[in-house]
Amino acid sequence: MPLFVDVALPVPLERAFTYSVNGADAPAVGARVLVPFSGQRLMGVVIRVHSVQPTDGFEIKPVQQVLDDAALLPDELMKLAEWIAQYYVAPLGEVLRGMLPLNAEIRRTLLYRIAEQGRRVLYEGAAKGSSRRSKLTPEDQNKEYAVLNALESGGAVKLTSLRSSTGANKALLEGMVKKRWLTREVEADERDARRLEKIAVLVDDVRLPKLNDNQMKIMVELSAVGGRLRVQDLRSFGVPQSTLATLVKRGLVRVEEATESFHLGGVHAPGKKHAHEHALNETQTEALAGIAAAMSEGGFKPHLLYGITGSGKTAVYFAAMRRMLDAGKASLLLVPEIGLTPAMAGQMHAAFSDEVALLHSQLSPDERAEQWHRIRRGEARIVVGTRSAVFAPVPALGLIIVDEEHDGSYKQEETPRYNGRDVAVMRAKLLGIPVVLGSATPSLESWNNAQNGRYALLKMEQRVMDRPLPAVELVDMRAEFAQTGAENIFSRRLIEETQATLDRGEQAIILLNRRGYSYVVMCRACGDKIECENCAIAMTFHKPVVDSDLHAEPGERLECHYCGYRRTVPKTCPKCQSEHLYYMGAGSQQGEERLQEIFPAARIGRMDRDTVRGRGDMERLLQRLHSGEINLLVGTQMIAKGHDIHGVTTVGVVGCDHALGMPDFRAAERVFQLLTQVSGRAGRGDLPGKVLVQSYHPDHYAVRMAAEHDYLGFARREMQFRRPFFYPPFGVLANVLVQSQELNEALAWSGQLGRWFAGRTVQGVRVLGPAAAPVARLKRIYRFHLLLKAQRRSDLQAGLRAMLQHAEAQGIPRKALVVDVDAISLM
DNA sequence: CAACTGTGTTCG
DNA sequence: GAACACAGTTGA
Repeated sequence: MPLFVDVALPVPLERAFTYSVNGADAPAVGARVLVPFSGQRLMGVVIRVHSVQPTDGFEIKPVQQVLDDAALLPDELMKLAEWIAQYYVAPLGEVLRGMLPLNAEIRRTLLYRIAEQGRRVLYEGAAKGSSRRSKLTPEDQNKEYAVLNALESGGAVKLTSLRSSTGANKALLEGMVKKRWLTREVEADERDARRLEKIAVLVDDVRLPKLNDNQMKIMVELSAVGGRLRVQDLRSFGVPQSTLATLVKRGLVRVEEATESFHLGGVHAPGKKHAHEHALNETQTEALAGIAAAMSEGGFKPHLLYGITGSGKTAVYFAAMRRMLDAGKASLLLVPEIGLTPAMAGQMHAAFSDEVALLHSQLSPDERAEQWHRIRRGEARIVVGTRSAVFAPVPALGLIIVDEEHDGSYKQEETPRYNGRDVAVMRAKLLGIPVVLGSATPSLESWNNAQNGRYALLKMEQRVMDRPLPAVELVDMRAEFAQTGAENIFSRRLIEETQATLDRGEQAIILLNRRGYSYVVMCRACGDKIECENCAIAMTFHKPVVDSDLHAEPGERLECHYCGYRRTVPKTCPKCQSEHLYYMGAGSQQGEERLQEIFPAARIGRMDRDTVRGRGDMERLLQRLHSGEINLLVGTQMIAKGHDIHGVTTVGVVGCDHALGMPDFRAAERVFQLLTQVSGRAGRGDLPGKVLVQSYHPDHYAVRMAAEHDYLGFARREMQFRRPFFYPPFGVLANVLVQSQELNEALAWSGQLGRWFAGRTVQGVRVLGPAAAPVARLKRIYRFHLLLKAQRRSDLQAGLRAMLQHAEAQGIPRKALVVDVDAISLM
């Protein structure tokens, strides 16, 4: 019987494609396969195995290679993928690709072979000199001949070896393929992503012969650690590598290969107990009881855990996961992008040791694949990770927890544009297990679900050890300006309090939510701001950093924070040549400089994307804060996220209310969340905390209620604003971005879509726009958008599908449209 | 006239 | 999304 498989491929197409397989080794649904597709070789996932001969007369190609003998993705995750494709109006193949972090396991090799045409060029062209009208430089032409010479024998040669033997790069070779001088072949190989490490093992019961010093050293070290040591670690003893080989030859040591063991870094703050070591207080116990009841009852049950900052939510998560583990089940903990700090990892490891698997963005593809396989084999039953960890193939999953559920980093900003928090809830529903969403500042969507009973609400309104919430003082910057007549970044009150804090030997942190030195450079003569060449965005002025052991930034420059474009600082206005350029708006870099002037004795550290780049930067900075080496930390919002530093008693907030003016209905919610989160950094130790918020809008409800620690009041007020406009949670929303390199195309297409919506009633869908997107040009691409709102999700999805169909019929290219369901950022 | 560029179609 | 086929353009 002929057998066919339908394969979802990572291409922006709604359909799957049918391939034939040998009946004997047919792959399972959920297995990966390599298939030929339009002259390429692609990895796809089998979504159906059947014997229905496709009716249309197209050629059916065979599957090239089956990569998994069993389903790599269990039925549960296949269902989840289908749901995501449906809900977010995204192609299934792209969803599946995002679920499999296994690119490391497929090694693609490019091979080139000389073609008929190439031979002719080689023999005839060589006589004539170079090809006649080539636009290539003479060097590149020489390289082309070198390549032809290297391939003359007719065999296929790898890209890498051609590169080293002739100096040709990939672009040059691809150009030659286009000219039909060469043909290209792709070889895709499976390889084992598990990294192996060599371990030296002491052979037991051998009489020791005479050994020299080096040999002795190794033997002593080995027996001291119990007879097993990584070969890599032996290197650090300054013994030549050959010594080990000698010992192996003499039969005293043998070298084994093992999959690399799992290492976790961690900051262990001295004298500080880990969350799991504390006894739970009353409110924590109550919250845990609520979750435990759902766990023993079984079945899908979503919870919103509303716990104020410092109320000890992490300890509750740990306790719940511990109970799951005792019941033989696994747990999944999702944390925001920045939340998975080494400190958190250290705590996880201290509490659950080898049961922990970590999945986060800073893992290399190999490490990611390794963790993924550990999880799938059931070796790690406590899985902690950022957004995409929601797809971790955890067997016997019993509980999902989403920490800081309001956090925007759960939303993926590329296709498929899913929200990890919402996927977590859906996964729990498919599995029939409890899910806990935790936050001190729940998103209004989750809060609304708790209010109308769809989520069980658990409240923790008491800080651990009965510590008080910090007192928050609003500093009215309008009054400050009226009284001082100067545009100072820091108010007199903030300077006073910071000085007092430092004098007492305590620590302070100051939030300045913009990086760089000045975020606008304006011309006083013509009023223009210097914009990025590629984006409709003001460029930020960065100063060079002279004395920093942590990082090195390039010299004085203007930088676009959206596309990364850099340019030198002009002496005169690029538009009108005036020399009067005016630097406005202080960023974290300027904040640091000013603070050093004001507090010359302070030991200042800065935490922003410029100082925290790679792995370990954050850890080092936090370590210096923990140890007291730094007593004043200035930084962007990354200082607000979850760090638990006991010495910090004062928090200053500078200029974070300009966000209230953003053209985004979530602006107030964001400001409230940021103020609450950063305030929560103060007073987590034995000393009470104090927060100073500088604001130009001290009367705005988001600012005022954050100062009063009044989440409930804020939620009520914000709901009042959203209800009449049918903004979430009172409606569902999708942002449709229309983009093109040509302004008139973007304009015409968005207009076309707008008129299409206006010309008919799309069942239950309201449309705002089209309008220029808040960032009207990004990376040289013009952007317009339409906002779709609906009462019912099914109406919204139907409306979007109909719109896409119309766009296709109108010849609007698919890649010009970005559909963002439940958009978080409307920029 | 070959080589290059842009556009639309199709992929199994 | 990328390859491919095809039409139209370019430059000696």
